[in-house]
Amino acid sequence: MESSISQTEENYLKAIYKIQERASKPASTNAIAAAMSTSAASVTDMIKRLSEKDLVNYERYRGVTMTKDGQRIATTLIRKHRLWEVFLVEKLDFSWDEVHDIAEQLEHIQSAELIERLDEYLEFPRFDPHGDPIPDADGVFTHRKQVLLGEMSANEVGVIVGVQDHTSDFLQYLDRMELTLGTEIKLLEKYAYDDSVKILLSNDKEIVISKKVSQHLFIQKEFLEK
Amino acid sequence: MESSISQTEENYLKAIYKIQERASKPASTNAIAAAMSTSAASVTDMIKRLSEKDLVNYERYRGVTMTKDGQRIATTLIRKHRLWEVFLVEKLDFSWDEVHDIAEQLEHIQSAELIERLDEYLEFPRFDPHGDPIPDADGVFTHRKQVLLGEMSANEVGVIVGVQDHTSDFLQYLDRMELTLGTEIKLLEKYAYDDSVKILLSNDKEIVISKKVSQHLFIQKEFLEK
DNA sequence: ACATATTTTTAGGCTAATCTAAAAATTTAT
DNA sequence: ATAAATTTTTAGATTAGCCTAAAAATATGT
Repeated sequence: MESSISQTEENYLKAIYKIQERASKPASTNAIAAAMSTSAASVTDMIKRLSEKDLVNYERYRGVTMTKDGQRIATTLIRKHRLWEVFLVEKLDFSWDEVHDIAEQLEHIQSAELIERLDEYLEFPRFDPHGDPIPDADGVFTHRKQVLLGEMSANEVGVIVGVQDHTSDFLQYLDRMELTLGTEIKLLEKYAYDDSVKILLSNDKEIVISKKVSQHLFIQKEFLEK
Repeated sequence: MESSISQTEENYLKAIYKIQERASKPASTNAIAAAMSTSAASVTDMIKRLSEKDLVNYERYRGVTMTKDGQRIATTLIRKHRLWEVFLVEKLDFSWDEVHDIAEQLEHIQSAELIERLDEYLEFPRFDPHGDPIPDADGVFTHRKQVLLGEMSANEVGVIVGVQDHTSDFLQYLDRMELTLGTEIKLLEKYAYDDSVKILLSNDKEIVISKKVSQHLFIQKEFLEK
C-alpha cells in the first residue's frame, strides 16, 4: 500500500529539492518556510509527516535532506511542470511569461501514462520554454555547458539558452529586446564602471545591457549545437 | 471578493447538477451522498456551506436546487471535462474508455484563458468522445435530436451519436462490436421475446445486440448532419 | 566563554472535510 | 391516523494543514 501523497506534500518536496539543488547542505526550516510562504512552525509539522513517509531525512534542528523516494517525486514533478510548459507555449500559443502558474497546477495531475504520451506528442523536448532541462522518466537531467553572460569576455560568441530569473518582468524585457532563446550573440565590450556589457545580436543590432540582466542570461559558447 | 471554491465543493456542485439534470425535483441528500460516495451527514454539512455561498438553495429536509452561480460553476466544469477528453483522445491518442479519470482531474485546473485556447486548438468541438455535448463558454449546450436504439422501429436508419453508459466495460464492448460513434446503422428486426434487436452496420455486417445495449446507445435518425 | 541573537520546535487552536451514532423530521403502509 | 420505515439532520470526533506565541536549541560576537 503506497500511502498517497497530497498536493501540498508534493509542493514541499519540490521546494526542498530546489533548495538542495543549490546548497549541498541540508535545507533549513526557514529556507523551506520562505520558499513555501508559510511559517517555520508549519514546516516543522510537514517535515515530520514527510519523514514519517520516508520522503526526507530529518533530524531536529539539523534541517532535512531528501531520500531517493522523495527525490523521485520531486523530479517527476519538475518533469511534468516543464513538459506542460512546452505544451502551453508550443501548442496553445501562450508566451513564456504566462505559463508558470498554469503548469504549477498541471504538474499535480496523476497519470504516468498521460505524461509519457504528452512527452511523445511534444516530440521529447529536452528543455522547457525557459531553457530549463526536462528530466527523463528516470529523473535524469540533460546536462548542458553554459555560462552566465556576465562571466563572458570580450569577443566571445554564443547562443542564449536559458534564464536565471523567471519573473514576467524579466521575460517581457527580454522579448522587447529580442533576447529570446536561440539568439546568437557576440560580447563586444564590458564596461568596468557599472559592469554593463555591449553585445551584438544576430540581426546586427548592438545593444547594451545592465549587469543585472547579464547575470540572469545563460549562454552556450560557440555554436556546437548539432 | 469572490470567495474561492475548493475542488471538493466543485465536485459536489457537478454531482448536484447532474442529479437535477434528470429529475426536475430538488436533489435529495441521499442521492448526492450516493453520487459522491460519502455519507448523508457529510452531504448535509457541505450543503450548508454551499448554501452559505449562494451556490445552492437549501431548505432542510427539502433537498437542494442550484442557483445561477452554482449552475455556472457546474457547466464550466462539464465544459472543461469534455474539452480535456477531446484533447486526450484526439491529440494524445487515448481511447474513449481511458479518459474519464484523467479529465476528472484536469477539469479543476483554474484558468479561463487556458480553456478558451484549448477549445480553439481543438477546433471548437461540440461533442466529446462519448458524444456528450460540450457547453459553450456561456454554459449553453448544443441540443441534438436523438433516440435510444431500443426506441427505434424496424427499418429505421440512423447514426450512433452517443452512449448512456460510460463504463469501460461497455465502451470496450462497443469497440469490439465496431459500434463506435459515427457508425451508420439500420434496425432490421426487434425480437419481442427478449427485446434484443438485429441491426445492419455500414460494413454490411448484421449483428444482434441485447436489450441492455440497445438502451444505452443514442441514435440520430436519418443522416441530417450537414 | 558567555550573553545575545537567531533558528527551530513545541504547545495549543483553528478550519474544511470527513466519519459514526443518535435524534428528529418526513414518508409510507396498514 | 398512527405506527413503522426511511430520510435527513445534529452531535461529537478525527485528520491535514495552517496559525501565533512561547520555549528550547543552536549560532554568533565580543
